[in-house]
Amino acid sequence: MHDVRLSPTRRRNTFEVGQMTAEVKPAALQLTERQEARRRRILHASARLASRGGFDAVQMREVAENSGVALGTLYRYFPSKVHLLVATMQDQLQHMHETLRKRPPTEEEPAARVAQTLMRAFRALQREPHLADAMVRALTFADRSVSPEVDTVSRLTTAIILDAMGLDEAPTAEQLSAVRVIEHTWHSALITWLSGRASIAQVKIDIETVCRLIDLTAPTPAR
Amino acid sequence: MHDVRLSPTRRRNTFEVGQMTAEVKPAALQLTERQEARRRRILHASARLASRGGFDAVQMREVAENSGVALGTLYRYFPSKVHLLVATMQDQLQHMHETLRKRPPTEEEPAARVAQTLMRAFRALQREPHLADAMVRALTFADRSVSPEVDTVSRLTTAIILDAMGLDEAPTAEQLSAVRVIEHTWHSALITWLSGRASIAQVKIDIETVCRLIDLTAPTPAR
DNA sequence: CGTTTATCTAGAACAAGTTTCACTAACGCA
DNA sequence: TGCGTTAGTGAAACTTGTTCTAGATAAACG
Repeated sequence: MHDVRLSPTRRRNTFEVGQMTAEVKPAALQLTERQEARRRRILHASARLASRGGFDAVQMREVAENSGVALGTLYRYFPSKVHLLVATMQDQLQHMHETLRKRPPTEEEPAARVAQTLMRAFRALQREPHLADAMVRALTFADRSVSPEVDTVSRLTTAIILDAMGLDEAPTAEQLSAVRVIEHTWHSALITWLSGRASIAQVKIDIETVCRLIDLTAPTPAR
Repeated sequence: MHDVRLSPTRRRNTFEVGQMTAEVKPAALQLTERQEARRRRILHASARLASRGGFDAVQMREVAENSGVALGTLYRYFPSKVHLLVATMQDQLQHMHETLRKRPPTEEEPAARVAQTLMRAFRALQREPHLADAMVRALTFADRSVSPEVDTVSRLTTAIILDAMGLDEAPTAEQLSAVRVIEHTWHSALITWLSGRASIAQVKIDIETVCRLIDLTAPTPAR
């Protein structure tokens, strides 16, 4: 009788990443092996369809079919298309973060390091523009019901940027604000690029421009 | 036989604002009076429904009904829900621009002036959070087919910010880039606020932070 | 005016996200 | 191992954006 879905409430995904201090795996509320595999198949199918034709190409029936799962099951794992795509983004970001860790930016100044890192990420997205489209559109279209998941993505992004800054000490409040603004610019610039309203060069300029905020908020002005 | 819609191609709205150097009215490709009235009724219904329940509450059938127009006609005027909402936003922005013009910011420094103006706009949006939700979500969800319309909104926003800066001369390329970044931050910060992931205070801080870029790019450093 | 053509209307039809239901399979546990 | 519970399946139903069609109106034009 209890139809306690995997997720507590309708439209509220369970696969919380929880705290998130840095790497942390999905950790999904103890799933059996088969369930973990299902979840993985679903995310894989989602990413594959997305890289074909972007947001519209990710059709729930097809995701279900391609991952060998019933439609109802898909919805039990991801209570909406947006949830699914945001989770897909979490997944991709995790990869990206690990990759970036292995080859940290070469620049000296924090601002330049962040800009370099974001441009690297941007080039990665350029290789899969459709996938980028699906993920970013889902992210910005997400409503309150997806807040926890979107927040996780945001924390991951913040972690990537803070990593790139290569700080010795904990960031100041001012720096955190600058990082938030950089994230805003990053998302919004991506959107203008994806919808063909800004060129790659323009995105580059905007990223470099916003990164100057980091110099502005350096904790040790007499560096 | 010719089914030349009001809009040239499917999903490409005709009601171009054209050049847009500042105020310019919709100018809509010569519409008869009745048509202009219809268009206005539609936009009105759209805004009304939006301010009730946001993006989801704007249902095309209801918009059609509430504005006394057939569904097919609605689609002839606005080839998609997103087109409709973006047009609604154009409309609202126009009002906003005029209002702001009448009471220009009181601050001295350009950065402070822009921040003040944006906070004013933000307070206006807070009075109609659902409407804000509908418009902003539509704006960021818009795909390439809506580019021209979204671009118009962007130009309007840019005009508002440049106005607020109160420059004596034409803006430099650097300043324009800063303005773009401010716009990015503005949109993205709004989204985080609308989806409950950031407080009003946080949005304020982010806006103030990003506005510091204006000082940074002042054309006359020895002011 | 009368005719030709472009708009509008009403309503059915279609597409894809989401929900529901009746049933079966897998799991957890005593 | 057997049983009660939770998860998964398949298929239909429902919702809302979008498209299509046939006929009624209004505009344009001679």
